[in-house]
Amino acid sequence: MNADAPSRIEQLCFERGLKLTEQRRTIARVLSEADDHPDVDQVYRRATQLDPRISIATVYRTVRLFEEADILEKHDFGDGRARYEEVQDDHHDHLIDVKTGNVIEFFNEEIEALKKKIARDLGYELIDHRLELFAVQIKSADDDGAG
Amino acid sequence: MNADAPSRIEQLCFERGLKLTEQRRTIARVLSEADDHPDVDQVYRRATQLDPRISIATVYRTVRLFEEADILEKHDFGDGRARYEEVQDDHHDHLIDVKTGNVIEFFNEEIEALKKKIARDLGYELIDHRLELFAVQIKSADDDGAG
DNA sequence: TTATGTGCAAAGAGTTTGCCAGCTA
DNA sequence: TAGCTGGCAAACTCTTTGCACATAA
Repeated sequence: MNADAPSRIEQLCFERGLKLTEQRRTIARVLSEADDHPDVDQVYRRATQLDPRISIATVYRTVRLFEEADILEKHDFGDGRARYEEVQDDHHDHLIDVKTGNVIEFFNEEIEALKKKIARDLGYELIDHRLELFAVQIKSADDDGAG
Repeated sequence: MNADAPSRIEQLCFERGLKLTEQRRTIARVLSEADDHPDVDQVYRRATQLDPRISIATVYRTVRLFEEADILEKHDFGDGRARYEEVQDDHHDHLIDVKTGNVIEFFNEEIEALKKKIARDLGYELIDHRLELFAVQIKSADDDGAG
């Protein structure tokens, strides 16, 4: 991870005209570097490791700001707290490994088309949707419960 | 609604060997009669109308008990509180009308098959899943925003 | 310089729980 | 009767917010 180059989220803040404070820069960096779906507390802990002068309130305020600026996507995987990930060009759904908590992203064209069709058949226009699969790994020769 | 005949949930409690107190009986009845997806507060209000001697804590404890006994299904439609419905034989997903909050149940064989296939292709066995469509009604000649 | 952002701690919403009285089986 | 259950209020978790001070642009 390059500590000097502006993260992608920092660039997006620029484009959206958001004031870039030290705290926001740090939080942006943390989120840009995350390849998981951290909750607020995880973001807070990662951010304070880089700069202890960040409060949990700021993390809450910043993720909300980023979410409203279409920089972050908020998820709810059913564990009672919000999880965040950087908005990506490609839409995807999630499969949650119920044993490890790992989250696998996937995309399936057929299912996307079906969602729209189902809504239309019910007389609705699809605005948003959520598909989460909760599953366990099928036992095989090489098992790794990696994070 | 028949005030004397035991509700379906009461019967299930019997089968599962759950002690049937007055409170549980009332809550069971409320839930059996609900054709929506009430949250705890709604269950509480409906129950206390039938019997004021029921506390919110008991409602929380009872819905959890029922959920663990596979009598109730817990849902999260993204509004921050848990919603409950009686477990039914047929699985279904939900379409949430984002304007009215109405919840429409639907079932689609294709999508069910696809969910399983996607999980299997990723090396997982599907345990549970959640599909929610958030949508708005398509404008047509006869509009009714009924609840 | 000045609107905006931040830290802190308190407040809020939803949910859980400890303790003792009360009720079911 | 014995042990589980329920009421009450306090506690807990996650999230938001008021206020005074700090800071980016």
